[in-house]
Amino acid sequence: MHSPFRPDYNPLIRKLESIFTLTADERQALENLPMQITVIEENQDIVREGDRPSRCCLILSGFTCTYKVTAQGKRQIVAFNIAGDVPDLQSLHLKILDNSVGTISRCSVGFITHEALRDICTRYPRIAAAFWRGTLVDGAIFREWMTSIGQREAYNRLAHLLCEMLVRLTAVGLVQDHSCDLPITQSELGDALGITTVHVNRVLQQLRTDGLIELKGTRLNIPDWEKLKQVGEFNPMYLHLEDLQAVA
Amino acid sequence: MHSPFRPDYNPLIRKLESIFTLTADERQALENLPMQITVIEENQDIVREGDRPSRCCLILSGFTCTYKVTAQGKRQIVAFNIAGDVPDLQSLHLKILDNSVGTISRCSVGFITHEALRDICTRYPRIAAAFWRGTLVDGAIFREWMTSIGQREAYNRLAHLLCEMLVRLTAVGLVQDHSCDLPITQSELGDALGITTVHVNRVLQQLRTDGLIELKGTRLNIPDWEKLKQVGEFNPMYLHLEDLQAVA
DNA sequence: CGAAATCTTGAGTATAATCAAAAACGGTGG
DNA sequence: CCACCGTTTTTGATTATACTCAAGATTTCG
Repeated sequence: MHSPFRPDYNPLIRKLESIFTLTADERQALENLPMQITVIEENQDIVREGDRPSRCCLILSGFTCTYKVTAQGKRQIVAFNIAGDVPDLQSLHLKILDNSVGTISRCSVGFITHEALRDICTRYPRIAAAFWRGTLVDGAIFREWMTSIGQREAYNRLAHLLCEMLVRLTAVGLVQDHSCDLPITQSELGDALGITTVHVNRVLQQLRTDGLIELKGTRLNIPDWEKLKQVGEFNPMYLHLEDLQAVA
Repeated sequence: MHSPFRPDYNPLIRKLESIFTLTADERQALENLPMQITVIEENQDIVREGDRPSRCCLILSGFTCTYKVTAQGKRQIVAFNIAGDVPDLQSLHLKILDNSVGTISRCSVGFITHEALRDICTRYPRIAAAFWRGTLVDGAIFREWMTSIGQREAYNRLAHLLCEMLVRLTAVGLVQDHSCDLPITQSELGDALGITTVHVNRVLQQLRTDGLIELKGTRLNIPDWEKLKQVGEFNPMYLHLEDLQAVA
């Protein structure tokens, strides 16, 4: 579908194209967006709470998480970030970061200066609107997670999270035959769901014995997507994907 | 401080003025922003999940909440909205609403068409940026709530929420002498905190006997602000208020 | 192969849920 | 002003989901 001559196709452009058709000018501006590309090993912080960044990070490959740590030292993962995400885009308008972003797996990350982002937003209002839209979708995902953590039991909560990851990974082309790479440890799942590692383990086993998932190492397979969606009470509407039927 | 000749001072203008100094033009445009003002009784939905609104609502007075309902019929309140908030501003960029907004108390609400909002955003980029910023702060509050629900125990969680409400109400001038009107029922607090009404009641009593709060009817008083902040592990940084020392 | 990280299992405990009902409150109307 | 109604708050007893602590098994990777 995308040009086979661009193996390192910029996932940001892909994401914007899923929202609206880019003009040649817009596309050119995005391709010329200066970006410092870096590989970061797993379990490294990219930015930390309290930072005053002068650039944003675009995830090109790998998994990162957005998290906060309470005064008591407990970690809440508030988002998993995948290719095409800009987890700290908010720093463009909010000086001080109120959360950290760290890698879960080895990642390729592109750093884009605020200056370059402001420039492209000024010159291309539709791109600015798409960025704004992206942060609003992030907010929608936060609301859904909050609902899951506050109101669903661990079993359904975990099913819901797996549904979401599968749909989002599908949208960026990282799912084949209901299977994907999911390099997230049970400890990280626990920090995202607000339950302990031990409990994640028990609930995962229940999902496995119920035939809803197969998870070995970092490989996730979904043998019964309909059932998983049902258990997770999953309605992908909140992801605000334009091309929903293609992924869910 | 504000002109005594404008008793119904628009809280949106007040909010934007707390972020940056409005030019005469910007101020004029905001004052001329066409707005249909309506009074809505308590416990009424303003917008519902699934709606495709063509306008946004600005809370002029009273309390509303943003909420979602799970397939099992459980409600998660993901935000309390007060004067100056535009709880459905996201509908400007996301066609379908993924949450409902309902009144908690009787409210005065101003409806502003998307058209009018788009127009003012196009003509005044700083106002557009301020709106974007506002939705980003909402996201920051979602993250903090998620952290609270996922990682803090009910006692600290409730203290944290009360701290946040007090600071936000202070920022819009609704707190005097550590006291404010808080017309939120224990049932609503429970739906926001992810605990049952019964448990809210027991935890509230603990906070009372510990001398951290006084809450009778809709009147909240904070006799020991420092202690409440400590128990709630409250750091107002995530609210991204420009004038923090004035309120916290 | 060996060390570190991750996953798994078990037993006992605690925070919070559930169920049920009584008390208090707020507003209304006679 | 008081009786009455629905709502909200409070209390008690029991139960359950999930936590803690601890240790063993498995996997990963150098």
